[in-house]
Amino acid sequence: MSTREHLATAVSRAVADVAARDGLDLSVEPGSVHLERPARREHGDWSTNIALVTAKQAGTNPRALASALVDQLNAQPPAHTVSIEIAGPGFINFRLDDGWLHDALEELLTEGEDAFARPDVGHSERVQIEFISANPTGPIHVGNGWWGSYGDALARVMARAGYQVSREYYVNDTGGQIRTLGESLLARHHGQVVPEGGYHGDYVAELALAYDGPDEVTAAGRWAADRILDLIRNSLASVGITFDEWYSQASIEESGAVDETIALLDAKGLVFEQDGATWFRATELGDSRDRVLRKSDGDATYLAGDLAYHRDKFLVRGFDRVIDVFGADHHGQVASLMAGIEALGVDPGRLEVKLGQMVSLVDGDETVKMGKRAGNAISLDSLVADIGPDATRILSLMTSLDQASTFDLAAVREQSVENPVFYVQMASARIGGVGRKALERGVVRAPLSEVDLSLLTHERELDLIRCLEELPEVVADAAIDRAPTKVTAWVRRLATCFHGFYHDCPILAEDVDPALTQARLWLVEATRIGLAIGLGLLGVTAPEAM
RNA sequence: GCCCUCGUAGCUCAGCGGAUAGAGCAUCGGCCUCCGGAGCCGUGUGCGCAGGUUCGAGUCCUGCCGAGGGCACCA
Repeated sequence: MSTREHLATAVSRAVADVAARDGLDLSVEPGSVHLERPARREHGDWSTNIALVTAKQAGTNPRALASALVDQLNAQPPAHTVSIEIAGPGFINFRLDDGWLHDALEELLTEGEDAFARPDVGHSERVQIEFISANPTGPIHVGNGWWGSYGDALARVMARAGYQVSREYYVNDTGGQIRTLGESLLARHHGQVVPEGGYHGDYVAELALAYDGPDEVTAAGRWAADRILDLIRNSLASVGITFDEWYSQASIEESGAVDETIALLDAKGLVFEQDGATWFRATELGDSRDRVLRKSDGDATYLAGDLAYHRDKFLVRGFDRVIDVFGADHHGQVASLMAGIEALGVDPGRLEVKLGQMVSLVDGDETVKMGKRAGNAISLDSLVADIGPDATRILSLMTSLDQASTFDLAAVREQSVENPVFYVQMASARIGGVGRKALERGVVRAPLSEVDLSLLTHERELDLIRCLEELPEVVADAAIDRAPTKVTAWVRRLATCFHGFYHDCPILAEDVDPALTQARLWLVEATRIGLAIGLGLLGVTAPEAM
């Protein structure tokens, strides 16, 4: 059991005892009570706000309540307690001896890369994360890769935090864009000019050369879309983004699910005909206007397909929760989608829509906008060729999804210090270097049970352990908040702590006590494990040499 | 006009309702007989504005100002 859990148990017991003894109502709202590491070290190693949260309802003041709780805690102090103090408005601060850190390190090493930092906050909830879902009408651009990194890392984080995660790409392989793609392909194939509004890219010309199918627009469009989808798949795989499911919109339409979905809405009196089109009375459910489901030409709209698709996610495939990652330019869809699933009997709280803000890349003086319709949007492939897959991933996971941001490629490329991937990977390389040097000098790591970790008393060592000890909570928070950037921040903190340790604490030098060398080698191993887990969640490699 | 998202340091960005708001870059200045100096240490500035909720607000609510995006029988 971790120190955190020990403390939490002790606090709960003290609260129960005081509540019973004094007849106080000390019940709390879930999530309102925190047991956390104070921001300032002089406030101790751990702190809780429980007295602040419960004093009012108990009809007492926070400091008096804290005092009663501290007395109760002191009667049976948790392991490693040096002192328990009341501070500020009524925080209860725990000061512990360094042994709690040595315990934490041993626990990490015992659990290892696979078992450490697997907080079960998901309780096996089945979650589908849909992301990217770019139309297969052209190569994937940087914006898709950017938000794709978010979706992929979120999937990794949530999977580690105990969710059953399925990653899905919704393939829009039907409708007007595919017809347009087919027209463009056939035009090129016959050496004609690509029609107005068609796709002009070189990839269309290349595909046209290879095309040997029928002279029919939809068939040609589907054929081209399949080929382009392969390109997209490869581009995404190059930055470590993979999917469990590539779900075809055409398959939904052909299955009759769209008609069924419209019929379901109709049965609830939410459908009407006007101007030859079929409409969804979305305003009944909070949307700003009613929406067309079936156009007067008989085709289903994107919304109709999307509602059928989400009905499939929730009611056919039975996901407990669905997370859709869209670009901010699609936020206009959200209200209709929410209204639609609610009309279909799905609690809208089960659908989370994450909107990625626009991200701009600047290359020196040149601005490269990543918007979909910008003609100068650079492809994901060219960015990866430029700065590499690891830098692409970590840069895209440095900023939160809902923060519009700008990155300077020239800075990333020319001044490597601007690029955090070097800083973090150097820690990894140094760890590899320690291993190689140890081998060279014939130093072998002794079994953990024979090593005295309590020799680690240098402030740099303790800071490093403190950082490592946080990882399970970082993973939990990142999963709960749907914020993989928290893992990025942690990995950078860990690298900072490791570089500091490495700088001040020689591991293999001649004048280091062999027992201390052993303890430090295990601390290095713990750091390797932490980095491997953290970088793994981000989809960034942890090289042993650079 | 209506809707959504966002305004944090000179720049690029972090920040779970908690105690004195953090990093990197940039500025200036230290540290290489030492396991990778792509490193380490020091140096000072800030929550758009105004109210509200709260023991406590950068964080939640309202209004205003500013930026981006959206308001199709396109996807």
